[in-house]
Amino acid sequence: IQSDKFKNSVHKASLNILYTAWWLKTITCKELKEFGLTHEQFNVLRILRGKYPQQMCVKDIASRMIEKNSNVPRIIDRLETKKLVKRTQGEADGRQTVISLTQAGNAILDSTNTKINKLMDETMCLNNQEASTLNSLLEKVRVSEK
Amino acid sequence: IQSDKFKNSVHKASLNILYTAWWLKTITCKELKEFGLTHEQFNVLRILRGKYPQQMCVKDIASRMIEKNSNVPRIIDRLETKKLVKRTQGEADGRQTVISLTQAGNAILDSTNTKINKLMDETMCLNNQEASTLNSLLEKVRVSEK
DNA sequence: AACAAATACGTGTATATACATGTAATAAAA
DNA sequence: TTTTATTACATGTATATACACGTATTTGTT
Repeated sequence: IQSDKFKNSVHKASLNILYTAWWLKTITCKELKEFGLTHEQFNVLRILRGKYPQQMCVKDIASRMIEKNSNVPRIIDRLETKKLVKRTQGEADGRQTVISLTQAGNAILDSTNTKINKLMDETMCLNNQEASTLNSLLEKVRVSEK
Repeated sequence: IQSDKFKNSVHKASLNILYTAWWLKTITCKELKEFGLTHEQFNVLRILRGKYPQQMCVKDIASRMIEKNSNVPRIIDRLETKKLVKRTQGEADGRQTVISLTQAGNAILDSTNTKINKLMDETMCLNNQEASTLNSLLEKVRVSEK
């Protein structure tokens, strides 16, 4: 990213956001690897945890994914194979598939979550003030969203 | 991203960066689609343009990609199929594959580049001051890089 | 009640990422 | 000079993204 001659700092910012996101994803994936999880699998587990012990259907999970085009059923396939989540046919609505964390899923989340949170705290050298500024600037970038 | 209760604004910032990057990528891809280009294909073309008419080898291109794990040979495969770039065996170093933009590649870059730059200017409502602040905050996020 | 539309998932395809490995060419060392 | 290590690229695999489409269930309308 140490390239130069950007037409202006706004164009540079867009590349900077993309590159920083890639970098954050990469260091996170490195930590997750020892648990055999991908970034998106971790993301789904974390979303499930947010509602635990309440269950969620696929649609609910999908709406909370960072990358909105994620193919949630397929990610759940891998998690189910590893027995970290369980699929159940919805009772109220037969079209829904209800996903619930297994004991193993909960256990792996305990270890990974603290590890990732610690990584973020140690890596991102921002105080709360700076982080807030960053957040509002990013929201300004997406001001035309939807 | 209108979720709440982040442990602190630093954790929120990391999700915010990931989400904003996804969003920028998505709106860009939408524009590129009418040209039959993916984000990464466009990225390679733009990197080639930066040196044009000088040629670049695969390694040089790879080192400038935003996502450093991009499989550049494979992306060049697609671009070559569309006759937007040409592969030549390196002369000085026989291991190198030298990539050069074709006329068609240059032409498609003319249209796409202006279109994407315009999109960025219209979409990202930041003045230069704000963009600079954003850039330095993002660089601070990556302060531990390498 | 019967039909039409919408919804929730699942599946399929092309491309990309992340990473391991293979191959040919070059450079370095014995 | 022969061997060894390194470099530059290509290829292979598992997973993910982006998107189209199929199927079953539910809801809304007539």
